Amino acid sequence: MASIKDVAAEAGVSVATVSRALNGHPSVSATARTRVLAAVETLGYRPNAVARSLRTDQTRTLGLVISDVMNPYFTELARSVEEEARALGYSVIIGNADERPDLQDHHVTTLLDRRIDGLLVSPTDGGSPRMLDAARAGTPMVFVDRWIPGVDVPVVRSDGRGAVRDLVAHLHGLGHRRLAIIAGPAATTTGRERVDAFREALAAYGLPLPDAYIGQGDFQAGSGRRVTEGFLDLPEPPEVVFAADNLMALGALDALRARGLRVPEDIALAAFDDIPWFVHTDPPVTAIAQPTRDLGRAAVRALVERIAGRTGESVTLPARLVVRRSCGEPPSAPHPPSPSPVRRSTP
Amino acid sequence: MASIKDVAAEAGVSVATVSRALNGHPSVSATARTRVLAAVETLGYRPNAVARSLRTDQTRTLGLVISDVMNPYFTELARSVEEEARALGYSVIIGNADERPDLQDHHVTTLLDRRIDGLLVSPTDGGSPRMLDAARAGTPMVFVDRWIPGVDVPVVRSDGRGAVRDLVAHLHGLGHRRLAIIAGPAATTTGRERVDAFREALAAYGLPLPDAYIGQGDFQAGSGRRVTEGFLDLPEPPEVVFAADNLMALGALDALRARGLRVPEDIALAAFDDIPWFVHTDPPVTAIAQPTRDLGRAAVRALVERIAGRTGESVTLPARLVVRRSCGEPPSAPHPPSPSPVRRSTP
DNA sequence: ATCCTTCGTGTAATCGATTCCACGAGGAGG
DNA sequence: CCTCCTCGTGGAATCGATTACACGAAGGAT
Repeated sequence: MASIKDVAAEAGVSVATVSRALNGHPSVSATARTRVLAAVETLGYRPNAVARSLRTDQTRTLGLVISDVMNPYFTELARSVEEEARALGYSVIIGNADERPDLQDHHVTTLLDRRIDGLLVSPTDGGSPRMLDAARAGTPMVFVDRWIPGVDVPVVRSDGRGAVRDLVAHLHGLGHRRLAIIAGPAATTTGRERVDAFREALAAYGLPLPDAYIGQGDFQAGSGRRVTEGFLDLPEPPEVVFAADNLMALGALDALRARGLRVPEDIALAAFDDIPWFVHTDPPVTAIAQPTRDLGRAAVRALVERIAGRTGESVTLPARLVVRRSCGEPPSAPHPPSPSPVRRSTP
Repeated sequence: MASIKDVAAEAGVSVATVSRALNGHPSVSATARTRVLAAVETLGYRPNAVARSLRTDQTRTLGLVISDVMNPYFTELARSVEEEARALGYSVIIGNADERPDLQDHHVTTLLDRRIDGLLVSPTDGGSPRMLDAARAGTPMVFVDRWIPGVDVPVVRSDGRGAVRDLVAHLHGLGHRRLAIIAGPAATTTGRERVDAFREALAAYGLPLPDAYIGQGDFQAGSGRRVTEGFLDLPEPPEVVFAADNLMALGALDALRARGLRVPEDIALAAFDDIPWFVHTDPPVTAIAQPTRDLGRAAVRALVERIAGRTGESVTLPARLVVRRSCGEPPSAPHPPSPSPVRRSTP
């Protein structure tokens, strides 16, 4: 593969001139520039990004460590991150942690070794030493979706509180009183927050959230199935199951079907994270939709700000409720979110 | 960030010794080795992969240019590719072409500039000059899923012919005679092959595949919707719609629902590419499942063979039919694929 | 005692770019 | 006519690793 030296020889100039011509440096004569361009053309020369990175100490690459690519929510997030990054002249390397801290750590290490310019993380756990060190050492970094409390890194995420309140209002209006949740891992912020938001929203109606109605899941379909079976085996099973992500909702649907239960007649189902498939499941699933594209975009922008040495602010975007049929009576019209209940602060 | 020089200074040895100690070179004394290791520890040193790549001329990175990440089939493929690559000590950089030739070309160029060791491509079109040049120039390369005829590159893919025959047998047994297909882009091999396989299978039953029953899609949900609407507007609409991928099947389902049609009572639906969600759609969708994980694995292995300078053989794995309810009468049992019709060569 | 290996180590070249510094030519100003 | 800038250019250092080559010490064989 042709190097800059070959181009210099072909054009009859020095490598310095070639470099300058190719990088739009002002002080290159028109003749030199055209000869360089011609040489580049005939040799099919492409600059070696590795060598350039070594010299300039920047790779124009962003790392994205994601909890689980197979989750459509994260797939879409990854896609929007790549899109925005490309628009800004960056490439992105995606690392899939599969909800495993060891894999997450592996990817963080690999990305850091490659000297990426910045790191976007949706942490699976409290954060490995390697990640925490990198954050402290000043590696430009932004958390997306999930974050680690107590670490000085901007967070780009969506706030589901309002939407969860709307959901509970919807559920309550439909007459449901015994509501259960399949929670995400307690090590993740989203795992905890969604349970808290649910509990608060229930409290506004004087409804309890007994421990038996909090199932411990891990954001994977299998756990949704297991937890749902546990709920059904209770002396008094819930009337509604709210899954804290779409994969666990899929698992719940599996379990319900296996028991021959009808949704929503026998039991209602709702999910956090909306995906195109929820329109076509039997029945269509009521879900809380995050502004995924906007999250990805905002995260990249914040990270690039950080890389440029500026602040890079945290961003919180609201999620919204999408009512379908899995909780009861079909929505009368393409209606706005049901009127919120009386809002009062946590008791 | 600490460099090898800092480590050498800290350990009181030369950089050569540090490098040797870290790379397991035999002729390093035990004392030198322990001092180096200690220095690495106290400095938190990590070798700079960029510098190493420049010197050794290998990045231990694979490029994967995929047609569309949002398609669950490709997401799974990407995942298995990354898994196998990691097991073999490689990282992978994924480029999402979104079925757009220009984006595909962008990613191929970027990856080549980064001097990846090998390239895995599922081409969106006939191949840009850049890609064809790279192939000719000897860049280790392997096609996955789709390929470009006439280019000397191994292909790892799955053969759907048998499964399509099984599908048509199933459909014929159910009494369906007017079968239509939503095809993929003619520029892709999978786009063409699936139509051919379908036509051949129909021919075995003496059934025609009129042009009106071949809708031109682009592997995206929107086109599935449009083509299906076209089918329904025909004077004699088909009894079965077979979508050549899962996204177009989703679009077809949209269109069917919008018209208030029941599946399979009013019209039957089948899809190429199986995904977990098909179990839970209304009704569950009969689909042709590819051995996606195995494809990803085989592709990486073939590519690594090529990188090592060995041949790297093409691999073709069979797909299989998964019968659900979208074509009529629920399967009686978890039964094996229905007995094949008389096999005869194309008329 | 001398010579030849073997072993451990260091010096320096190298990969392909970018960029500081120096230098010569040519034009403007005195 | 001389001096001083400006402009375009080239030489060479540099980024952080790997590795060919040289070299001195130690040990074995004769």
